Amino acid sequence: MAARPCCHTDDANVRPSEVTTVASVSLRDVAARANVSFQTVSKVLNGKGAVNPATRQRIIEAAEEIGYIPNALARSLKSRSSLTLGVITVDFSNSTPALSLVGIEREARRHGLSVILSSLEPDGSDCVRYLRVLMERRVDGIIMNAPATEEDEEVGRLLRAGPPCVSLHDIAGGGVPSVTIEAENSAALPVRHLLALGHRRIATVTGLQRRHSAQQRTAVYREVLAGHGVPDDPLLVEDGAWEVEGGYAATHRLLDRAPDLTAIYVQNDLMAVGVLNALHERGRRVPDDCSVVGCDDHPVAARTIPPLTTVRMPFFDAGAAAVRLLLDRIAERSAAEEEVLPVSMVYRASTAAPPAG
Amino acid sequence: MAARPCCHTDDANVRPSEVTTVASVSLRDVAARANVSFQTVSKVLNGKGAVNPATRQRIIEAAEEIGYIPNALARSLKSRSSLTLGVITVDFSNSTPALSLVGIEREARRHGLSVILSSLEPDGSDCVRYLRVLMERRVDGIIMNAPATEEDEEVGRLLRAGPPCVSLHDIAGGGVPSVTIEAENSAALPVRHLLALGHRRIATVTGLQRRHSAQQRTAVYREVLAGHGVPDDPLLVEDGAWEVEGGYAATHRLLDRAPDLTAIYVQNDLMAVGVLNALHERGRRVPDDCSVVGCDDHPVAARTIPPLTTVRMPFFDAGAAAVRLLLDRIAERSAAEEEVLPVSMVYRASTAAPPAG
DNA sequence: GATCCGAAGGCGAACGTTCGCCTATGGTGT
DNA sequence: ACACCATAGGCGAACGTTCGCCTTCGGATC
Repeated sequence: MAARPCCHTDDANVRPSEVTTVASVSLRDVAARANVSFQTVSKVLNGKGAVNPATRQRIIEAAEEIGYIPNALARSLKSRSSLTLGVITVDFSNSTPALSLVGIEREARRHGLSVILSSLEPDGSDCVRYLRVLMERRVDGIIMNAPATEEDEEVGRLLRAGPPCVSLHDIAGGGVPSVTIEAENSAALPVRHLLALGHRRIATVTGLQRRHSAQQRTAVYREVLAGHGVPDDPLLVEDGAWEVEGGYAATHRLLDRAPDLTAIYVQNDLMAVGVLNALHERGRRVPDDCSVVGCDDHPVAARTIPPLTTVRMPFFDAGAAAVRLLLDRIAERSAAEEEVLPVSMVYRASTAAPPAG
Repeated sequence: MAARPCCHTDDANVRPSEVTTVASVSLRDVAARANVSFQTVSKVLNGKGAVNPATRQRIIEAAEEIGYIPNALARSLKSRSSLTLGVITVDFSNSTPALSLVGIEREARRHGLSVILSSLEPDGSDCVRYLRVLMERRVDGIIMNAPATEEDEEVGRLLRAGPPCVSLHDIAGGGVPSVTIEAENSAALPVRHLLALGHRRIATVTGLQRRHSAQQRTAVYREVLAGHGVPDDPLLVEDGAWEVEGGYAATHRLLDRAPDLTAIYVQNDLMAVGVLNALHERGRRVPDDCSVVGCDDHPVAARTIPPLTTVRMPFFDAGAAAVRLLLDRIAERSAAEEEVLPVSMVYRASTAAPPAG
């Protein structure tokens, strides 16, 4: 072992003049240059152990000169911690999940962690595969934001058995800590607002109805109406699938079936853009003839025509909070099981009392 | 070395009953269980070398039973390839960079690569630090989508010296292959469209003027107008900083200064939402009194009031193409230096001939 | 002048792989 | 009966770290 043929310095000599190429320079190369053992270089570069200031200086210079860059792979292998978080997220080309993702990334970064990103197909079918990849990469924790997998038992099992995880949505079988945004109020506040304005024929354009979050909002919508003595009317509920075009089409269907509606609670702002457009096409003025409330407070909502009354959802904060909770869980075995972030109404110009007639 | 105290099997015995815990099970553990050397397990699990079918079966079962998950860290360390791409991107809470990011992630995934995500502060000041992290993690390549760093010489230097890189924007000092979206046409097409409709007083709401892409679009806007004999008028150019509110404010300023304008070329759709709102507030009907053209073809553009004529930009494709180019570059030293993706007009209801008066 | 001590730094082992090479073994061809 | 060969599987080394322990040495203490 003593007389290692030292291919390292050989390699170094072979390298073309001054290309500063991709250079796989290791501790050993630095050590050779500074005439110390590579372990001493490690000590210096990590600030551990006592080293003579002169030697230290020499080592630091040597490292600099040959462009040493520590190998995080090797470090992680030894230290059994990759300083990496895995994130599995729904397609984030829409701003809602993108905001959470930005929140996650920022907070992770702030704690010195890198993020490995996996975005799923719409049906979430590839989740198990990506989870596996994350586990192979020995991520220190996982953040889930993939409502499409909320029914998948296999995913639930893996998450309970695998590395620490925090989820932004429901996990089949439970047992995974979560950070969520007040579900109840995200439907109750807007519906109550409409009721308070005097509306009784209130429709809703829902998100994908097979998602818990959409079902829940619709259920709350019904409860609140019932609580105010407004009878349930299935004609007033249409699926907009979270998309602009879905909101547009749903509104046309609603107006065909229930022309007497005076308000629409739209389960996200993106759909609300389609809703406003459809109402405009049908000659219904907003808010004079029909009020509209959205949900999310998408940047666009402030400047739709008219500007949209909506529910502010702290997506960014949810992402950041999830990372904090995850880190707590990694550190101590105790730590909160659940965190719920509050929502708030943003009143703009798309709501008013129903028409007098 | 022969009589390794085999802490592995010890560990295994010590483990609580059947928790299937985070389990750092290694090749050695599988080997012990199947009564072979760990290298043979490696052979089987990688499908290399000749192994007796019976043994093979035994090994596979053993691996299954104790829940073996290969350690990608160790594998990468040995194989000198991490199967990872680093992505440095501008804040992607807006859908434009998010789309590219999705494209990158999808394509990387398709080739079996993971993506490490780094999103920058708006000023891009942390780019060098993140680049360093990516290099420490020994990513196989880097994709840049961070226009904020386009002037940063240090970033340029690192990218030329570091692992293979493909950029979606300009890099200071050049020398980095890029995938871009036709810059010229993204301004020329909409302006020519407006000219063809008969407009002469055409304003533009620009993106952040310190960005090349915005400067370039504004330059093209000027050239095309000049080419049609329309004199340059600085009163008709306002900065909207890529944001909804910026577009809104810029439009008010434009209308104050140049009330005779009859069309606005808005350098992205998000700002166009603000522009439409401001025009509406000022009582200018679109397109009767004023035409508006956007850029990007954001999903919302199809249902603004009125639906927005815009330029379709293939952001998703650009991300995917960048990954493909990067992989080509990693594989062979040759490969394209530059790829430019075409744009196309999407005609909707926000443009018409200028008012007769 | 023997003892002790702290500072400096070397050494071996380990993290979990992959890979090339070596060695048994049993079967085939002459 | 001999060489030959393919098959099966073991072994050592290496990837680049970190960590604990050991040795060496010079100086202060009694």
